Amino acid sequence: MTESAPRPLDESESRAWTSLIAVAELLPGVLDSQLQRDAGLSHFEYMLLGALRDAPNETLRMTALAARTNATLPRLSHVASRLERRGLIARRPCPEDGRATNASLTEAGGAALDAAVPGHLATVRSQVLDTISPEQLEQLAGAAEAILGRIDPFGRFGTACPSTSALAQPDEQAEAS
Amino acid sequence: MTESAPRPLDESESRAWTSLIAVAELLPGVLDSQLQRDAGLSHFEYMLLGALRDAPNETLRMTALAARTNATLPRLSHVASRLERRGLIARRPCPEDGRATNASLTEAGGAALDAAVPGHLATVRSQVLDTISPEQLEQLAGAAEAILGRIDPFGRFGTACPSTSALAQPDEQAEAS
DNA sequence: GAAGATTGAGGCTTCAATCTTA
DNA sequence: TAAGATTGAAGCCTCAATCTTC
Repeated sequence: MTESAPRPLDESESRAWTSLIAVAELLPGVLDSQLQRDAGLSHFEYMLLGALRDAPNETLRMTALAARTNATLPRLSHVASRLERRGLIARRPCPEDGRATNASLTEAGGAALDAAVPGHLATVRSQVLDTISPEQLEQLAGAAEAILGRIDPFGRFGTACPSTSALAQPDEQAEAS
Repeated sequence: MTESAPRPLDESESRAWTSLIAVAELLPGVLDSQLQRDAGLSHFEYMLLGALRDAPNETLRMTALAARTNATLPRLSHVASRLERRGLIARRPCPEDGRATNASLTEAGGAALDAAVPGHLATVRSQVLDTISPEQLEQLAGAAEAILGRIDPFGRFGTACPSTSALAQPDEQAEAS
């Protein structure tokens, strides 16, 4: 009846699994708290705005945006409604396909993203990247990519990952003051 | 006004961050889906039951249970209400401290956990552990523990992590068939 | 007054159903 | 009929307020 019982985790596996699942459970909360407090954005909203910024003409079809932010279409649609109500994005029917909708970053949306980037970047550094050595950074990337190959076989998530791209060019507004 | 802008991520950092955040976003959904489908439990409920199983007398104060499952007290209280309604746990006032509440695993709760473990273990193996080499496993543990040291300074989460402990001794019901 | 815990309201995500266009 | 997207209901989490006991 029960499928042949998989063998239990050995000590090494147990350590790795425990710490990985802890990070996975804790990290989203850390990011959400900081962004919400300092910029009034959830981490998902932040990634969404970042994905639009990275897109040609700062515009993306809803389906493409959902793939890049790893969201279901209903989830994206709801969040997009809120962001549109706040004036941070705009939605227009796609000229080429009557079924599709294009979402684009507004000026206010771009400004909100610019304002959020430095604080988020500081958090990512202090809470994650700066806690491990350069070697560990490489090792972490390797392991995470391997796991992703399994749980995200189509590699949708990594595609021009918005938060990363946004983080990679936050200098623009830094010299304004 | 803006704090001095942190420097952007270099390529190595960007890779690590992108993949890590992707895993953190995707993994909980993978675990929840499998457990919900095969055992009617969320991953959080699974961890909660596992924490009780590992506790002396399969009983824990709500505060202690919250710490071990990394939950806020309100969250735990809501989930506990549902689990109690389903007969999987029981709550009784603590004899030693009138303010406290003890939660304990019921027989049905233990059975539900037993039934859930093999499938969960198989998922953990196939989706995560088996996708990386033994070396990467060690490296992943090291990096994740370092990050945890920062985002979970009190180490609450790791304390007798339920899912791990449960996974470490699932043989009991395996030989019954 | 502080600690342990519960409750209720509000917000977000999920799921199924729906609508429109290709 | 399928693809793209939206909507509404239901469930879960968060936050603030509350209640009881120390």
